[in-house]
Amino acid sequence: MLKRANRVVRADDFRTTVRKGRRVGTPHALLYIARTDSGDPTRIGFIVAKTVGNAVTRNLVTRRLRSIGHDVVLAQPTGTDLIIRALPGSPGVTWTTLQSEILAGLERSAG
RNA sequence: ACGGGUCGAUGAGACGGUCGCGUUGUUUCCGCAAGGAGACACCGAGGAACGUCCGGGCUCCAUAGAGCAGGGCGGUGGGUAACACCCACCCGGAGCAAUCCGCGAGAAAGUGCAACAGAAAGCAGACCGCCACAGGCUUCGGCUUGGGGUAAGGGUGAAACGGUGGUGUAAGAGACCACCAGCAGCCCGAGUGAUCGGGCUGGCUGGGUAAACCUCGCCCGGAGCAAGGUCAGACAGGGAGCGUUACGGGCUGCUCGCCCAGUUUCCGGGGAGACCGCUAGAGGUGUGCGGCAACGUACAUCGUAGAUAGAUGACCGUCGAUGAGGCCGCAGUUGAAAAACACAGUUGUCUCGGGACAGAACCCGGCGUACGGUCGGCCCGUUUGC
Repeated sequence: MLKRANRVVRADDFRTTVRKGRRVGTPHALLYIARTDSGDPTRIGFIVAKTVGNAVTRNLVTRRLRSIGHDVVLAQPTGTDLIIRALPGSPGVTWTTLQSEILAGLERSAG
């Protein structure tokens, strides 16, 4: 899970990251990555639209993404804003698939 | 035992591990402070949290009273803060019954509407019929034409202007009579009442639809927690006072006066933020009492989510509510037997799958809808035994 300091909570920050950040596609999620000051903590936000499913399904997807986000913060504690947008197929895949896909996507953007 | 009806209870499946989140409290550290970080403890989604369809609390605005418009409700009595909800009863319909169903006011105030069939569907009407009279024809059985009478019989329909039987008649008809159904008025009895039971009289009968307009009775002000309030700071402006004997500038050389600067004070201000509202409330549980019940009441007792890009979890392992299938037996059935196994049950064992509907956002009371299963109470019918 993520602490409040590691989350994107302002609508302005969401807009900036989605508009100006680098976009990386994975099979079940879309990543928006923006570099920030190296002193600032890494922050992560989530976009799970109604096309993904009903409230229960969306909550499950959000929790899984938060859990993945926790790994990301541990690996890269500062200097990044990341927005993850879940795609409609995301509730159907297993936890390990989702995790490896997103981490691979980050790997590609870093390299 | 089988079948049926009804009322409930329960429902993130259990345990362990790794990694985590939110509220509150205690405490440690950092910081001038605001605040931040850590540790520990407690607590942390539902019966529908859902849909947002009704009703209320609460908040702000409006408001003398009454009415119009608009909307809602509609058997009776009760419950409630209130309701479109709940309880009991009444009426009508379905069912052998338990029980269920009715969006239950008014159709002789008016307007409108009604497919198909049928002669005719709303001040009724007359297709096939039936009937006497007048004319014509006649094989003397009847046939036919005319203007009339009639609605018993036929056929259509959800529905054809009371039903059955008789008197009557040319044929018929509430034309008349008896009984029955229904209507209106009056009376008696039961009930708080809807209504029910009974009697007398009358005219003999004047269909449906109000979830069509409409009529009657009763109820309803509007917007919503993004309500509403507090705080600090940034960014326009406006009003009022002071502006002096001494301290700024201008009209003006001086005084008064006026204007500006200054200062005090009040009002104001898009949007973003923090905090309050924010969870103790028509509260839950138990017992007694009142009531057929819904419910009320007294006492005792309990402390029970509060997020805000939105906490209450993610993953792994073991188990298994329960389902499907395989194998070996058992009783059972068939058969003289050996033997066989379509259906149903069951012990053991193995394999596979592995939990429905669904996530609080100010709070309650309802309604409606979704749902894998499990458990229970009561009642009715049929059959068998005592």
